[in-house]
Amino acid sequence: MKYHFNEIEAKWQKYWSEHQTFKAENHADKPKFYVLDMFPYPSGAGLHVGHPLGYIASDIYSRFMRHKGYNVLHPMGYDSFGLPAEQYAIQTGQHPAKTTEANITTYRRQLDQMGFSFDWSREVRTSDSDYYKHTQWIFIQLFESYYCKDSDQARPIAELIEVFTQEGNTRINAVCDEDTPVFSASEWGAYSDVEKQEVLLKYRLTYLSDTEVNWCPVLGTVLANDEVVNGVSERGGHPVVRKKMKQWSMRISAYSERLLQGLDGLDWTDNLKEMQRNWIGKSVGASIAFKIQHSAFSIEVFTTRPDTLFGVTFMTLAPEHELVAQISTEAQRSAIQNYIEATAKRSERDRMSDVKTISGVFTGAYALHPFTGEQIPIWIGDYVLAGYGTGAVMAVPAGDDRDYAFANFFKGQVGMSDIKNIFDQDISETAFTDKGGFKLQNSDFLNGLDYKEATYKIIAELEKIGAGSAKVNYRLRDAVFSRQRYWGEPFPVYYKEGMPQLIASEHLPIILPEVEKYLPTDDGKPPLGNAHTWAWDTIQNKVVSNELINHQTIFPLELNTMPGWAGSSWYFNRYMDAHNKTSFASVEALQYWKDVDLYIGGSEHATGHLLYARFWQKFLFDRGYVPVDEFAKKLINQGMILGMSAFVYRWDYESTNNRQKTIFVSKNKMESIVQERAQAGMKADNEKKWSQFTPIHADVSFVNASDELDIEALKNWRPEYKDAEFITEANGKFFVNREVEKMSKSKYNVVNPDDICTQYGADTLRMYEMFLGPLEQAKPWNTAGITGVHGFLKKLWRLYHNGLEESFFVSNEPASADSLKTLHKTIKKVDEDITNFSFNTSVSSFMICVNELTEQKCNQRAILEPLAVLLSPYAPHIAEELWEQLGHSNSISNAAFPVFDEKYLVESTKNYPISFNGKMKFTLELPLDLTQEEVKNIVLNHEKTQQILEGRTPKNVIVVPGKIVNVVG
RNA sequence: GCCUUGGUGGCGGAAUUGGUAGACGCGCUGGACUCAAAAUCCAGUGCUAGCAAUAGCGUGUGGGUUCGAUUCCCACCCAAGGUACCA
Repeated sequence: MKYHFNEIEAKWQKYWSEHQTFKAENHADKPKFYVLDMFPYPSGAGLHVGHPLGYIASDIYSRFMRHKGYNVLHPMGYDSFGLPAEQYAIQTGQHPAKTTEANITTYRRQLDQMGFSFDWSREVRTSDSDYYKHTQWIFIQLFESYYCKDSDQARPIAELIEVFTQEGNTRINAVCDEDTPVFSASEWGAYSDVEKQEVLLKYRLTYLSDTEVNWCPVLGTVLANDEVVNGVSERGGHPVVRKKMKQWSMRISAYSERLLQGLDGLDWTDNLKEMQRNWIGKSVGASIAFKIQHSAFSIEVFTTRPDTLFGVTFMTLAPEHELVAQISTEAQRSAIQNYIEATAKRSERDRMSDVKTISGVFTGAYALHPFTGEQIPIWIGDYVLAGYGTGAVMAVPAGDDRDYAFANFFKGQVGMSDIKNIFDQDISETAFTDKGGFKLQNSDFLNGLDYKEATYKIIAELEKIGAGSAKVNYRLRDAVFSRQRYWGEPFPVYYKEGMPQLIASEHLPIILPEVEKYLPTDDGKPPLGNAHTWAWDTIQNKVVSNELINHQTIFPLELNTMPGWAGSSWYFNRYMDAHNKTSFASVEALQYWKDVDLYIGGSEHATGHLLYARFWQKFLFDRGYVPVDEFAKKLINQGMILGMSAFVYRWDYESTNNRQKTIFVSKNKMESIVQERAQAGMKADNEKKWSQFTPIHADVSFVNASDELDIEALKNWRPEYKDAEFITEANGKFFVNREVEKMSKSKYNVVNPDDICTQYGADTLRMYEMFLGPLEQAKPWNTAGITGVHGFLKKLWRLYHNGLEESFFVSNEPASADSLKTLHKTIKKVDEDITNFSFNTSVSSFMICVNELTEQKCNQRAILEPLAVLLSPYAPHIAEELWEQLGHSNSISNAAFPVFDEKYLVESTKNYPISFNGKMKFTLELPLDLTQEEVKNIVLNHEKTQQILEGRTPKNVIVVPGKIVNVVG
């Protein structure tokens, strides 16, 4: 009986679907376990072999936990709002919803054929109004909240209004805009309605403000910093300019400290947590004001080393700093101006990559030291960034490498005084940057103090004279939440007298309107500006035609939409109760599932999605809508599967009769071609010989495992290659060059899982992807080894069928000790491996297990039945089929995982490696119950030992019981 | 520059708290079966020398600790990912 994987897989996929085998209930006697994958954006290209890597891992874990007796929630859905569908709509006019729907159909088919145990009854799509209704609802809650620093949580904005009415805002300790005015109760009362709304916006957790953004005129949209590369858009390479726009922002900065602290309790990888820490960028220090001599201005700096205040020898301002123009002296003005212009011309990337070059100009002005009154020259330099801190630093060369380098570079010039050593340490070569291991000197009242003592003291003294105070600075900025796009969630917002008004929750969802075209309007409004029915009727509470706008009862709606991360910042909660009509999930469901126990996804979301989602979860927690304030206990990042691009080298030249010819040259022939050309008297520029060949991506499907190209396939690929010549190797073969790159349609290196499923089956694909290497490691896709895994499954099948002779062949006789040992060894290993996410090594263990059992001619139920369960997380289809053949009528998916029993592995002897000076020379089988002394004697009296020692007496013999013997001497 | 991770055969990769380096798979070589191919099975396969027994070398490089180091420590080189000249 042959292993017909295609039939078996189709059969069980149908069974699982019909029996709803993986449907999770929101209550159970069993403990809960929630396994989540980062949901995909359904792109037009479909899934490639890289996508399933994480899904296979999470599926193995889910199935494993079901066998272990957990009530497992393992859902899947689609992050279905996004730019590609919109750009396709712009090009073709096809509605993004239609494109998205079609893509989802493909994704679903592909996911199904890989045998994932998803609970599809809980599927979510962020672009469904049933879903984004709740995204809009969360937005409303954010708008209706402020961040109270006293209780360190988000609270209803109504509380704030209450206090404003009673006593103004003088005693309010809340996160707000920097320009928030201070007012009394009577002033508040005197504010107009619009003024009140303006003040409240400065406190709301989502607020409207003028934000400097990266505006891309061609795309008609704002881009995130990481979507801008080198001053042009990442997509399409269109120019990007800085522009101020009214935008919705999320006050994520209010949560900086909690986002940072929360990381400690999470079982996420250290490097990912470190990335988030760096992104949040907390620095503790002090803010210090320096008066400028002969001027009313003062410069505020932020420093992490206030203890070094007496070591300040100059100050540096960012060239963009607003005071530069006002304080520069006449003599320095032109030099300053030149420097500012030169800096403006340098791109960000330039300034960043070129950290070694030191540059700066003296302004001619001086600041005054807050304690000594000494003159401190003020410089400008491009190493100081306008966007961080205050855009000004106090430079202490003794304690900072950059300041040290700067001071040395300009040593002796006007405005650069000598370095002052304030440490009892040598600074003749480099600055002393450690925050410890020193005592201060030359530092007035700080002399003799260490870092901690001095920091405490200086802040106290600064506060006394009103020149500074302790300050914590975060790098994390508020997140812009508006997008000038069509295919996103509409805001539940209309505008009255220019102020945003929120639509009450009971009228949600506000459905995305139809538009004729998906581009920005001619007057630069976002695509929703094209909608005709996009006004809010406050009487009827519904969306009505724009023509009815009267600014009395009917108002224009917001034209921006929400960004991609809106829908993905809370979807894990929706899965808990995906069909709830009244709220995003019921209290009971949220209480039951609480949080994600295991989250698997790519590390590229480290500082985007994973930070925003944590922020929303904390907010929802503060307002009592979710029971926990971190949504994912454990997170694993799967590595990227890379493609093996195939390059052919094209060589265009004009032949003697001036005809353009296209020639493709096999990989190893290029060198000799160049030489031939040289001999034939053609111009052969050795410097440039490789550049004469243009590398071209060939579709990887034209190339076999030995890098040999199917020439006919390439010729038929493009009309212009039809008549191309091919210079092959001596054996007539044509080889391509291989390079590892990211898998992408444009590189023609995408490998589709469909073909592999057809050729080898889903079980083979699942096991092979795991076998490729450690889950978290990036690795190139290479099908070369897939036959090994496929062969293993065939061998497994034969184990249950006595070769291919009989239909089924399992005996009820007791199993041999050897077989039991093999089985239990495997149980132990697989259990440990899954727990440690070391899936690649358990595939090896399965191979060893089946090899051994085959050797033992094992056919006992006592072995083969538990083995099927053991294997079922990895290769669920074949496991189900074998399980059925073993006589079970229920799915294997809830069978108990075999329990490891130590007794089968107990050994009475050990094959000891006998090493001499650490080098293993031979092995010796010895009983384990011998004493160390007995082992020593046996080894020393062994003939081989005598041989190796050649009569010498060993200095020492190390016996590690059960491990090794080492003879020294 | 800084942070993180990594560097082991022809290739993907194994190796518990320091204890037989190279598991498992691919590839390769030879053999069996077959008219032949596919499939399957058997044997071998780190490198160098040798018919062989065997010897020497060997986990990026150079040191160190240890009876013993892929594993621990120091210095350095290289690669990948992240990033912020962050005061």
